[in-house]
Amino acid sequence: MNRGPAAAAENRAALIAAAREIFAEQGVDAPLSAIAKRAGVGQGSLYRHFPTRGAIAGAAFDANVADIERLVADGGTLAEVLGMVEEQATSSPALIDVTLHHSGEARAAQLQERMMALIEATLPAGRVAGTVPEHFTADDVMLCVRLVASALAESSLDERVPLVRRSWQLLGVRLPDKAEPE
Amino acid sequence: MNRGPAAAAENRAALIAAAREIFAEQGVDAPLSAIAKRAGVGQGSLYRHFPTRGAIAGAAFDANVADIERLVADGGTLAEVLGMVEEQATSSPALIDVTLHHSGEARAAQLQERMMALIEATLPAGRVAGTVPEHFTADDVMLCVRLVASALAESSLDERVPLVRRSWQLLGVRLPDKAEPE
Amino acid sequence: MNRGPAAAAENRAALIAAAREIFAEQGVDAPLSAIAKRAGVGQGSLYRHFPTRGAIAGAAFDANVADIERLVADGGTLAEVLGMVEEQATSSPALIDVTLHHSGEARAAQLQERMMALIEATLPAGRVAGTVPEHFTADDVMLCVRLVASALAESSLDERVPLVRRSWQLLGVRLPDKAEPE
Amino acid sequence: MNRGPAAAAENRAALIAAAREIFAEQGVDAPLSAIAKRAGVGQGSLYRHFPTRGAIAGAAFDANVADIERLVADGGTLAEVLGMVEEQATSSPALIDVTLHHSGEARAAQLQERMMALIEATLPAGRVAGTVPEHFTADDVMLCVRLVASALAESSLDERVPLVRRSWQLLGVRLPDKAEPE
DNA sequence: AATGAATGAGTATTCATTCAT
DNA sequence: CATGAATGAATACTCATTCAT
Repeated sequence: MNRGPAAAAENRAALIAAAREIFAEQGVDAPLSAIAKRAGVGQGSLYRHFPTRGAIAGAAFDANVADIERLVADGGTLAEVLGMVEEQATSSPALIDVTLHHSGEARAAQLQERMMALIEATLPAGRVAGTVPEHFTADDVMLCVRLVASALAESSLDERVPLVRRSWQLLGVRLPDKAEPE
Repeated sequence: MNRGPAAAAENRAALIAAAREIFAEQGVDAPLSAIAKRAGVGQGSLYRHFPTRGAIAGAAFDANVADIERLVADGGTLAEVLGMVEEQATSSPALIDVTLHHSGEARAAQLQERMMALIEATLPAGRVAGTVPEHFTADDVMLCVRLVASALAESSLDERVPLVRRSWQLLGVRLPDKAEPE
Repeated sequence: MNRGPAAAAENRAALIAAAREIFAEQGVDAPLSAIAKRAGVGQGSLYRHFPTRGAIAGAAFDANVADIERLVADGGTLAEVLGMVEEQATSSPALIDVTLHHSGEARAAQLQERMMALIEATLPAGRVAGTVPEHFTADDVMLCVRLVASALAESSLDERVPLVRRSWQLLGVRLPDKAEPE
Repeated sequence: MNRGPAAAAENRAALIAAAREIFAEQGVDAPLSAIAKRAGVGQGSLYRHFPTRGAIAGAAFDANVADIERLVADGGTLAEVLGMVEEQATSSPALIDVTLHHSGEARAAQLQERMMALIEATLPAGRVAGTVPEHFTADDVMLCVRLVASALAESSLDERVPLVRRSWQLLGVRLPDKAEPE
């Protein structure tokens, strides 16, 4: 990374990617310096781009949401959306924690809204497909997501699969098995 | 009561009480020194009684479970058990985190077993009363508890009441309203 | 250990034995509490008997010297005396450190005098036997002891044997091989 | 010179200088904070430069060896080398301890090798000059150094001069008197 | 006289944040 | 703008010493 505005954008991206990795690997309390080092960037640059822990966490989470947005833009179904959330929550449970605990209300609210939009976009077809019961509102689906994601965040590695499977059942959500549908 | 074995027991109790407060107020990462100070004992005594953060957290959580055990021993219903869990999770969400993340597997497993016993004891009557659906197993109830408790732990203060209310609904759990029965 | 003056003597002995073990195992900076625990005695008792670290260290070293005194009383030769010193220094190098650094001048001087007496007692025969050169004074022998003991104290485990062997050579001291003479 | 890479080198040097002083004054167990304070840098900087006690001790000892290397490079004799060792050991006996006990094997071995090289470089002329007996190997000289240095490290201030003088004699080493040769 | 819990000062260590270059 | 060293407050943890029982 050298100088100039082009480099600035590159650094930003590198930092976000690094943050996703580091938070996944080391958890909520990972030292910010680890992120800078992983990104191959000075401490100062991390601070310039993201003045608080919440800011970098939010940006990392942002990338998660963006992934789902891309999925939906490509025609993904509600089931696939929920599946991806599940995957994200499983592989990096800390991210939820960091984002919720450190990014300001505003930021959290904004991320939540984007998720809501995605749910709303896929919900009608999802109802028809039987992914969720007919009477579920978007808020309900969002709540399901939160319940499952939070539980995943606090579960040990080996109990995650059964936990998530049964949780969906109790909540009336029907996802196809993990085995990629042919 | 400053020295001697009599004081030891008192100090232990004071430390546990302090830990419950401090973890509730300051969260998972509260400085252990704060617990010692709140309990009115020296740092060394905290370490003598509870050599690790997990140990004191486990003991504090223990007290939570003990409260529920007392409730059940006094004839509490499943609905009341769930209500108390909800209350504990709301007032001290951090405790779940600390216990899960710091007390060893063994400890966590043992606490979980005690909860299971309480659920099993109250489940039959709970089914009859309509607190939970007929087909719910004790494992299912336990899972409901975990889902709600985890979500509470990661929610902001003002969204907790609606969150928990709707969660129970989605999970098919029916609790009486919080308003104390006249 | 119960009470009364008989117990007091027992405790004292147990503490000294424990100190020899602990200093040997854990080195100079071993926590005094470890000695009390090993001796099966309360912290307070350790303090009653030995008010300072130097006091307990001195007493432990005392036991070392006493062992040699017993050896000489039983007709031990200078070579045997030096061999026992070597053995003590090898198995518990820390003791020298602790004693020298913590016991007061007076104590150290007194221990040194007792060693001198032992050397003087065995020196004449030692000269004849060729253990040390004819012209060695007791002071010289004492110095040899100090040189070798100090070096042992600061050597790593596996270099001790060659170190001590060659040291004696350079110093003109001739000890029989370790293999017990039949 | 407060920040930047230029200051880094200065700070490093200041830390090493401070460490030499502090270890000399306060011994092996001197608080690392004292070194930082003496060097006029923050605690963090000490840790950045030297992550362990052994690292800073090794660096300090390193400086000792470097002094001798400079001496040899300037044509110093074996006698002068031994004299400088004696001086270093006398003025800062702790350094030997710290280095041996805390710097890893590798480090210690490397320092020892450098000393060996210096001895080997000056030994032939030293033999001719009568500083050491003809038959002494470099290993022998090294051993003499260790014996004397260790003993100095564990001697009280006022016995050092006679101790070291007589030690050299017993070991067959002949150094000129301390009085600077005109 | 013995016990062992309580104390709290002392030290190591980490890391968010700043800032000279 | 980027860098990465410097900072120092915050925290964990240990252990010598005291003292009520």
